[in-house]
Formats: sequence, structure tokens, C-alpha cells
Amino acid sequence: MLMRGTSCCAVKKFTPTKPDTQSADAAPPKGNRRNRHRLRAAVSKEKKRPLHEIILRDIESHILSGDWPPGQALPFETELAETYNCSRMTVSKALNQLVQAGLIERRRRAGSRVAQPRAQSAVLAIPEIENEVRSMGMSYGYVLLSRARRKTRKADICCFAASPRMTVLELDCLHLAGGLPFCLENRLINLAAAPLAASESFESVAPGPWLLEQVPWSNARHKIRAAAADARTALLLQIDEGAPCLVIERETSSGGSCITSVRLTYPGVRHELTASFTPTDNKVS
Amino acid sequence: MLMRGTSCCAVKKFTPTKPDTQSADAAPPKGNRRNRHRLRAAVSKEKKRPLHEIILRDIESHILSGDWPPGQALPFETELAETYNCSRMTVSKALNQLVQAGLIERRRRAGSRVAQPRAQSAVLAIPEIENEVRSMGMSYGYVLLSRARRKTRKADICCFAASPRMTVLELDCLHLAGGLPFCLENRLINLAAAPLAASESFESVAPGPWLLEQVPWSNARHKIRAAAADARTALLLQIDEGAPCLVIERETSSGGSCITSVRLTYPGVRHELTASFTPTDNKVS
DNA sequence: TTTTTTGATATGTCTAGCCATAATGAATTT
DNA sequence: AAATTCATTATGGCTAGACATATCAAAAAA
Repeated sequence: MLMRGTSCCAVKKFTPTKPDTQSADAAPPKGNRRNRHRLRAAVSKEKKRPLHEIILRDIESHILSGDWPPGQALPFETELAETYNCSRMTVSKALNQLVQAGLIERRRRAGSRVAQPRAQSAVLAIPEIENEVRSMGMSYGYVLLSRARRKTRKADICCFAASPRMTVLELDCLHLAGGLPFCLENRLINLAAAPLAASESFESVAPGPWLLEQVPWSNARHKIRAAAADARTALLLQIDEGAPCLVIERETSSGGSCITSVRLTYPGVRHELTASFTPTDNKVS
Repeated sequence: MLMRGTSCCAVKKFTPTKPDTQSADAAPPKGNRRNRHRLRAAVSKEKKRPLHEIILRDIESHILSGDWPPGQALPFETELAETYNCSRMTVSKALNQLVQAGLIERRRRAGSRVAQPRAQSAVLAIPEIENEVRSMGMSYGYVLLSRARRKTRKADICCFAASPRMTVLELDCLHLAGGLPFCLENRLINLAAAPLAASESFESVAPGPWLLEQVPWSNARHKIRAAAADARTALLLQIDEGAPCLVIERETSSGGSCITSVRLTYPGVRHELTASFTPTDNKVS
């Protein structure tokens, strides 16, 4: 109310490099908008990208280059709106995405500032084994080693160990790549949560893909560690006993109750997990 | 243009459970808005949470519960706007957050639908080693083993190996927890990118924290694998030669040029990486 | 029959405002 | 001096539209 003139949007912004050709002072909103569009296209050669993304990338580059160090206060929304000649909402959209990416922090009266670097984090992709094998250009094979129904034990992977005894289906399977052992899978399925598993043989379909079809969605917890191959593992994976293996354990739960847990054992020499992380564009590759 | 009546916002929405008390047909926008606010507070007991988040959680629960299976088409934005008695933009915000979370997919003419479950992914937190040790309630120690300036070699971690020979600072250090070896660090620092490193002894400060202060921000690539300890590693970590180790390699680059690479070797038996992942609320714990 | 055109439509982007809310600092009261 | 009030201010949330654009399907043209 006080600052009517500069309130939400800069109604008129004179870019130094290219003065507005049509300087009709009280131009109707439509005409003004056209002008802005043309001006934007002329100034930033990138015609296709939406404005909020241009703003995001621009600010991101200021931060990534060290131009704006951690703790640095960003211009206010209204100022940025004027700078980019757009509405406050568009700026806000860009800034909120930067908050999500962890690059900036915002507080209501205090404004926005560049965040302090946090703990290193990474988005880790743990693909379906079949896809993983095929994407390496190798043939995929699957063998069911054992299938048994039993009660949970203390030694079981965490979520099953914690809860009182429940009936689970235990599967041991071997995934092959190019005819050679690729990964050993030890799987527990909560029969209370996925009763259909009891009538599935799992001889031709691996439990992972099967479960994906059954259980709607999931929250997952992973543990990754290195371990020495025991005698049985060594035999099955055709490696030496004591050889290092990469072990990935995953518990999948849905709404508090554990659905399944799995332990994947990869020969250490043959397998590698990769993860990449960029602040804004954090895609799982 | 055709569907004027139902275009953007449902101007009037009669909730079955609570018919609108003020049924002034052409109520001014302001009064109407007040009504909506009161109505919303009465219907959904959650007063504090913003509407777009309520919508997000609501749709999320439909998907997570399996009520809306993968491939299921969601109601259109306009329909949801009517359902929740809000504007299309608010619905759009919620839906776009669900896209970011990977729960739904949207296409322009086709509408929105529940996404097929993708490759398992997880947000992996790789903390600063000192914090990691201290958070376990153990004392932290740091020892610099060697410090040398040299040219890059073919055998160096990828990004350095790829580029033509450049001058790097190579550091070997040992991190201790409770007086025992915890992690072995092999670090390369690009002296062109971080020239100040040349005049830092790294005898009292580990290169990780030091670099965080120097380099503004970073994109990182990680590789995780299991490997057997070689003679030197075994000696330094006080484990047996050939014992399994968890090896984490990280390359940090900024704007295309590699800043630093690091190989962290943890004794397999003593260390575990954990990662958690929930579709929408994916926090690094 | 095949290709092209055309219209319909749902989302994508953006605007120019509105009011709410949290945080701050100054003025006022206790 | 301490506590309380109060105006200020920047972000948070939201609206009621507008136009843009991708895309699907049906009609028209080849």
C-alpha cells in the first residue's frame, strides 16, 4: 500500500542495453506484456526456457561460481522481479526451487541468503538387477536356489528382527550375467503384507520385479557395506572364500509395516555403485 | 474460451456435508473468499498446513495406499481445483511437487497419471568424517601421512586421468576414532583450481573441511565398491591384508573443471553406509 | 488408404494483485 | 531497565484470470 509504484511488478523497466522502443507511458497491460516478451527474447538469447528457470540458473551460477559466498544475502524478491522484469511469483518459484535444492535459505522478514554447504549427499540409483545386467550388454539369467516359509528370527534384517515373530517367505536366488554369477539375493517377504507370495513359485520371476507389481509403493532404507564372502557365498558366486563383496541391504516398508527385506551380495571386484549429485538438477542417472 | 463457467476456478462449490450458508449467487470476490477460508477450516481440521500441501499429502496417500495404482489417471487440474475448492494454480503446485518426487507423470494434453515404480533410488548422506566419528560418541583424531606435489597420471581417479597432465597436490591421511584407525584418505587437489592449497600444510586440518571453505560449491560423482585391503592399507588401518574394505571415491568438480578427488577406505567390518528414501519427503538423515 | 489439417483440451507459464504471517526494531509503558 | 505494544517489512500462500504449447483425435485432402 505504501510502495504502490514498485509494489509487485516493475511496470516499466528500462534495460540499459536496449531502451524500450514504444515508450507509451500508460500502455495497456496487453501491449506492455508483448513488449516484455520481445525484450526478454532479445536480451536473453535463450528463447525456449521458461523465465523461472532462467532465473534459477542465473542465481545458481552466482552461487556455484563463488560470486555469492555462503551467508551472502540475495536481493529481495521484489528487487529480483524488477531485475528480471517479471512478477514476484515467478521469482518466488525460482527461489523456492533453490531452497529445495539446498542452495539457499529463506526467512520471512530476514530475506534469502546463500546456505552453508551441508554434509555431502548423493542420489544413489539402485537399479533392477535385470536392467543393470542388460544395460551392460550381457545376457541375464535367474536361478531360484531355495524357497521356504518360516518364522522371523533375531538374526534377520532389522525390521523383521524387531517385530514379534511373523511368518515370512525366504528366498535365495542367483542372478547371472553372461552366464556367470552376478549377484546373490537373500529375500524375506512378509506373508501378512503380501499374501499372494505364498502361491508364487518364483522359479521364473525374480522376487524384486514381482513385488514391484504387488506392493503399491514403498519407503526404503538401505545399508551398504563391504564383507568377506563366506564359504557358501564364495561357492555360489564362484569367488574365493574371504573375497571382498559389496553388500546392499534394503528394507521396504509401507505405512509402518515391513513388506520385504533383501540382501544383495555382489562380488566386489565386479561391481560398483555410482551416485551423482548436483545441487539443483539432481537426477538419478 | 468455450468452457467459461468451469474455466479456472470453481466460483461456487457446494460441499455436500456443509451447504454454504450465504447463498448469495453473485457474491463479491472478497466475501466469497472469506467463505471459502472458513469452510476449508471447518472441513479439514488441519488449520495450519498450507492448502497445496494438504492436496499433496492427500494424493500421495491415495498412491501410497495402492488406491490409485500405477498408470491410473488422476483427476484433471480443474477437477481437483473444484474438489479442493481452490484455484488451479494451487493444485498445480501440489502436482508439480509430486512430479519432482517421481510419484506422478504429467503430459500436456494427456493429463496426469500415477508413475510406474522406477529404479530404486536413495538419497545417500556422506557426512564429514569428523562429524561421523563424533556423532558415534568417539574422540576424533587426524594424522597427515604424506604430502606431495606431482603431475597427474593415467592411474588417477577418472577426471584427473582424462584431462592432460596437470599439477596436483596429493595427500594421504588417516582419520582416527577413539584412537583407532577409522578411515584412510587419499586426496588429490587440482592446484590450478585451488592454488591456496599449495601453501597449506594440512597437518592440523583435514583437506575435506579445508576445501569446503575454499571452493564455493560443487557437483560430485561418487563410486562405491568393495575391495580387498592391500599391504599398506592393512597396515595403516590395522586390519589383515585382503580384508574387505568399503571404498568410496568422490570427484568434485565445479563448472567442468575438476577440483578434487578423494578415495576413502573404510574397514568393512567397522563401517556401514545408510541411505533412506521416501517418495515425497526425501530428507537426508 | 494415407497424409495433412484442424480443432479441442489439459497442462505450462505468467501476471497483478490480495491477505496472512513471522521477524525485527523502535516507541511506549511498566 | 525491562516488558509490551506497534508499525514495518519480506516472504508465504493464494486467486482469477491470460496466453502458450504440446498432443490427441477427428475431419479433410491427397
